[in-house]
Amino acid sequence: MKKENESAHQPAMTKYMRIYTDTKNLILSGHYRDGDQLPEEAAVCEKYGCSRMTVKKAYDMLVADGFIYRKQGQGSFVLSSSSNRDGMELQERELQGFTRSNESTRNGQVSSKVLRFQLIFAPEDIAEILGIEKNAPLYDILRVRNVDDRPYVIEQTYMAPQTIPGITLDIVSSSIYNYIENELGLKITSSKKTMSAEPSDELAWAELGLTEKEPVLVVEQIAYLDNGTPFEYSISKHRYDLFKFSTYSLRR
Amino acid sequence: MKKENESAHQPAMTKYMRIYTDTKNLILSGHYRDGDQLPEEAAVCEKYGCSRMTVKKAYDMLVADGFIYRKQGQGSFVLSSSSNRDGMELQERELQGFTRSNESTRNGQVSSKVLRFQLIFAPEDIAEILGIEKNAPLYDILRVRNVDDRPYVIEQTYMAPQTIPGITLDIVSSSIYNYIENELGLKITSSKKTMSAEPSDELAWAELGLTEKEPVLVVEQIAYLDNGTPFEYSISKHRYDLFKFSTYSLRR
DNA sequence: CAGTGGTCTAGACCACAAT
DNA sequence: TTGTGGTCTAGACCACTGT
Repeated sequence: MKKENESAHQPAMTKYMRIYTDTKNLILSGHYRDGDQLPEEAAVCEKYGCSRMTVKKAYDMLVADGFIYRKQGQGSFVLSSSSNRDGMELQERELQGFTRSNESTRNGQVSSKVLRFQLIFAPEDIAEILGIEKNAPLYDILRVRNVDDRPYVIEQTYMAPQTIPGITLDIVSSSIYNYIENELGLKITSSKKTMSAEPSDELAWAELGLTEKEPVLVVEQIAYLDNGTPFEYSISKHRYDLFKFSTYSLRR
Repeated sequence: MKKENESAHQPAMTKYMRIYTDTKNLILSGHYRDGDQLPEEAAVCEKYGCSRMTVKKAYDMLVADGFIYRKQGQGSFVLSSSSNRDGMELQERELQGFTRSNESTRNGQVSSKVLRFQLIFAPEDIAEILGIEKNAPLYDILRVRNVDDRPYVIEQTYMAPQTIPGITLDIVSSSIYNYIENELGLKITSSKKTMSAEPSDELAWAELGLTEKEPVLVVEQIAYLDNGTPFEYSISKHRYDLFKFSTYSLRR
């Protein structure tokens, strides 16, 4: 028996999370527009019945996410093109930070075609990345991912059975992440990604329908569980015309 | 007369910044290694003579930067491949978040070749991005950037004179960012970037020495001042073999 | 149980901007 | 001087982990 909060499936939101999501929604819905000043900290304290530190935490998260900026002595303001995010999302498929790498961003039905699923002896470089012994068993998975039956990425994935046990062809054909989170109950918390461009190779010509002159966008990823274990090393080659990657970054 | 801190040019570091940089340096120097547990909050409070909230802020910044992870009931630990960052930096040129987009990452001498520098009437789409009127004056700058006289990126930059006045050919030939920050005294604080791959075009063949089969990595950027003003819209086409972009992202 | 982080308070004092 | 955010305290209580 678990103790549940009133609201159906919400995981017992903290105060700062409530302030964060409320404010974010007000920005996204256009209630606050580009350049608008947000309520000052004191007013938000009042409204939510909390201390300044709590409001500050919520607002600081909005700063980190690129929704607002703050200036000492002046106030907190909506950052340009936060309300009309569409401007940056004209493209078909976009991946922001981590948020929904393994979901369909829009409507599309995602499916997979498994080109290879086998166990191999871990080569040294991958073993080091995943923190396992050289020559330890390693899943070697090669898939083509489709959205609405249109191929858009070739994904080479390596995972260690000692970290993620029990992977089957069924799982590989649908969603590994779903299996990890829902069946194994593990938490995926972060990832390091490196993006680059490359000429397409024969596999991309065959599977993605590209020509010699058309490139792929390569995303190399190391993904981590909440206990710090790197559980996945993957190299994805995306159709150049169907994929963009967006980030927001702050200077410190 | 300004009040200065003891240490030469340091801008009066806060306590959490001191803890953050100290700890980060201990990780980078290998004093703390992958998986090592960091001192618990109470111990750090003791050492620095500060409260828990201050330590927490410093540690939370390390989490956001991908150096450590923390687990309730267990402790704070160095995230894999934080100490040996070289693993991810084998490539020639890398751009992390914002940190040093306009510096030489390694040794290289950076120079510019200006292909075009003129004023134009702002087209509607760019005007909207930069928050200016349609047909307002706009700098139109096209440059090739070299590292050690080797071209690696073609950069198309748009800025509004009403935001960044007084740009000259001299400035464009060296560093616009340097002019903005040091001459105009403005602060550049954040940027939104979108990365994609594209086949190279004639300009890239001529200026970057690429062939038809070789792509470019395209980075579209909107950069902001500390008052929230978007001051730059740029499209950079990088040699695919000399440029990678790395990010770390957390799930929330 | 003890060890550890996570959230939160109710202030204090400082820094910066606008008036 | 007033309005605003930035830093910091010295606690409190809670949640989770492992013994």
